[in-house]
Amino acid sequence: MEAYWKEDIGNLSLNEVCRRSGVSKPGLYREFSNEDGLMKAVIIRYQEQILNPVQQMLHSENSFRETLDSLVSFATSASCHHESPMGCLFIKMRESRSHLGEATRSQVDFLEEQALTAFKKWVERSKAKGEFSADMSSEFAATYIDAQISSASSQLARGEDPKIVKKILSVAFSMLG
Amino acid sequence: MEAYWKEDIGNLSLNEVCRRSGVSKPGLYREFSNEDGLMKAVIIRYQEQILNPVQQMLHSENSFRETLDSLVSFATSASCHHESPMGCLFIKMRESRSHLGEATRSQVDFLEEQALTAFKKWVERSKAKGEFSADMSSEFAATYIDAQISSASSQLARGEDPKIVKKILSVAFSMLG
DNA sequence: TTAATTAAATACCGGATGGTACAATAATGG
DNA sequence: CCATTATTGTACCATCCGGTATTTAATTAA
Repeated sequence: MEAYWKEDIGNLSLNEVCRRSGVSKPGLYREFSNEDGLMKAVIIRYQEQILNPVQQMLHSENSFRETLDSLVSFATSASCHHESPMGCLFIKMRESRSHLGEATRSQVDFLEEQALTAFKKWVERSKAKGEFSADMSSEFAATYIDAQISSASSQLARGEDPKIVKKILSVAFSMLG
Repeated sequence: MEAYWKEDIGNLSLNEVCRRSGVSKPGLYREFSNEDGLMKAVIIRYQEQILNPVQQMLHSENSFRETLDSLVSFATSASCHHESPMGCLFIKMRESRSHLGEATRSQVDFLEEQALTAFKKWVERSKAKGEFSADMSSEFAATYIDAQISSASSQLARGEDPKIVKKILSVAFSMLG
């Protein structure tokens, strides 16, 4: 997971994964069947460890602005948990669909749907509380938020200064609440 | 150029380029020396055909908002010129730095610098004319605009509906002028 | 018409890839 | 203590990669 996270996905071979993890190739195949199986297992693990906690943030009792700030901070500080990898593995996978296998791709698609509906419901609840003032459909707001977070992740992965990325997100979200 | 434009760059082999263009591999090597030379030639051609006209837009006499609208329309309608490829080849290359050779990479870096300073000067002139009201440095504004345009290009390349991408850009730029 | 020169394509190179057969090792049961 | 079973890693496969040597075809010169 860490390897796929910090390396360009299309440039990380199975051989290299084995080399780094100290696992033999047949061992890897016994466990995951093939490259697609490995990647699917990786994205599922990433979901459990990283994505689900974020989703839970969206269900907190805090105000829309507070939650949004948490989201922005999380997205731009990203992986203080593990040491170095920057950006979001899920978004990296989404950006390099063509390098993914069948199973991994459909898992990524599933996660994308899930994220969009989570954003949408969050916006809907915030609207009901009167904390979301922008004049746009909840559906579009979800798409907009997703687009901005994705963009931020790409920039981080490309090596941009997190401070600047955070400032960009702040501006992009300034008209929402 | 078209092949690199519409395909994932890291997934398009030299052999495939030869296959599609009907050119033999030694012929290609005689003309471009190696893959890096081909890609550099491609990005230079793209700059001449596509990027330079955009840069010129930034020097028009129109108002900031008008120019911004042109920019957004161009970025989201993209390549009505040629039939299908979506998104910006330059941005695709920037996003897959690790797949580029030395010469291509430095050419892409050069283009990025050039784009940022062009945006910055445009914002400065607009500020002088009183058409740019947002409270931010011209440098940051340039970074912000670049980030949004890049994001839009990625979304288009990923197959998003251009209408929605355009709407996202409109919202993201709504607080600038 | 034939010889010399230039162009282009076939066929090949070493290396890396995703994926596997098989031999060697470790763990078990009697 | 040995025979059987399960596990592991070495060595290998076909395929494709970027890049090139060599042969074939086309052009020119005489």
